[in-house]
Amino acid sequence: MSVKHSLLALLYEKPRHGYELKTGFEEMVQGMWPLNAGQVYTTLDRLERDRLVETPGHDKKDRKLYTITDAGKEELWDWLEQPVGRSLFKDEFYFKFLCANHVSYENKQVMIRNQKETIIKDILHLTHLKKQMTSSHNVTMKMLIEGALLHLEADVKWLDMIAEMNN
Amino acid sequence: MSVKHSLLALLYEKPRHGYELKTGFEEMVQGMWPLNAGQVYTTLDRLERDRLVETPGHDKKDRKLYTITDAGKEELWDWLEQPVGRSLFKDEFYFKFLCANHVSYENKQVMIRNQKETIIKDILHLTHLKKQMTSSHNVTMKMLIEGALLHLEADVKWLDMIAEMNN
DNA sequence: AGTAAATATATACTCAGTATATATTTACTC
DNA sequence: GAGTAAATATATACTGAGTATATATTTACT
Repeated sequence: MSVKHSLLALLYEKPRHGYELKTGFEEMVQGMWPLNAGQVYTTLDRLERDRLVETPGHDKKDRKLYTITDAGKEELWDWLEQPVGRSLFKDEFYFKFLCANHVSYENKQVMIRNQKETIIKDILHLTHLKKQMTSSHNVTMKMLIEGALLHLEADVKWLDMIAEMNN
Repeated sequence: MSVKHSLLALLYEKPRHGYELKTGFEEMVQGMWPLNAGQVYTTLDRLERDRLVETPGHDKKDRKLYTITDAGKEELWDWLEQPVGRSLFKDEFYFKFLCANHVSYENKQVMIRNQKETIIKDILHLTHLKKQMTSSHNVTMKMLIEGALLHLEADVKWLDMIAEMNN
């Protein structure tokens, strides 16, 4: 997605070293998105080249500390305030469905059925997660789950619609 | 998204040359996703290297013709049948929202408002498009628009929800 | 005849992300 | 205390997707 900007967000809180950014990232996404350690360092290299972060020195344990620059803060604000576009083709299933038309109509029902199955699984999984969460848990994460469930329900509704039209 | 697989889908219909793939792609997405011409040729190079397409020869106008191989067809089927995962973080706004927590709570209301504005614009645009479409138009595209509208409505519902919670 | 737009292809380059190598420290167990 | 598995920590070569740009030809228009 934008690992680059999430690293800026983490550095906005406080200076950190590479590995701390990896663990901070994974904590933020509650372990649901394991981050390749290499990506942290390659991304930091590019951020440093573009003067969005700096490395003023090392900590007591000799780990290289990164800090966000003013330009980095500005980049972060801009990204946060920029609304996310919702092109029709950002949704990979829609795109697959379009492509399927150019191949044959045979497998469309299979596609739709497979997709619906995974959506149902996702709904069950998120519903379970939601129930497990107590008031002490991350409030934002709860909101995201709520939003994802709304999307998944819209998916089911639509898949039922098009399954009928393809009969 | 997956330009690679869409090229395979277009070649499944019939052999085509590079530029014809570009125009075929843009026709498929009704001009809503302009494809960089260079990407067609770099993608074709990789497809040829991986033996998913072949170049048996040229047409009368000396344009290099590409055809899909059996391995290419299999790759295409696999892709089409593989359901699309819906990770929480595939949605960039959710991800931004998470990052915003690590920065400050000040700008969240602005984020939500900006996002809602663009969603509303998208809804108006797609509703307009839908009305314009006659029975002669691409049926699949109409379905996609219907699905996108369901998603956008879920977005609005959720944004209203979280805007209230952040008060 | 002149020229703007469309057709057609190629390639060097950037950026995001992966795989892999490696060294050190901590925690555990026999 | 020796041995070792897991966690901590960083670096780098590489791949794949996509962009920018160069260039040549043909078609359409004035």
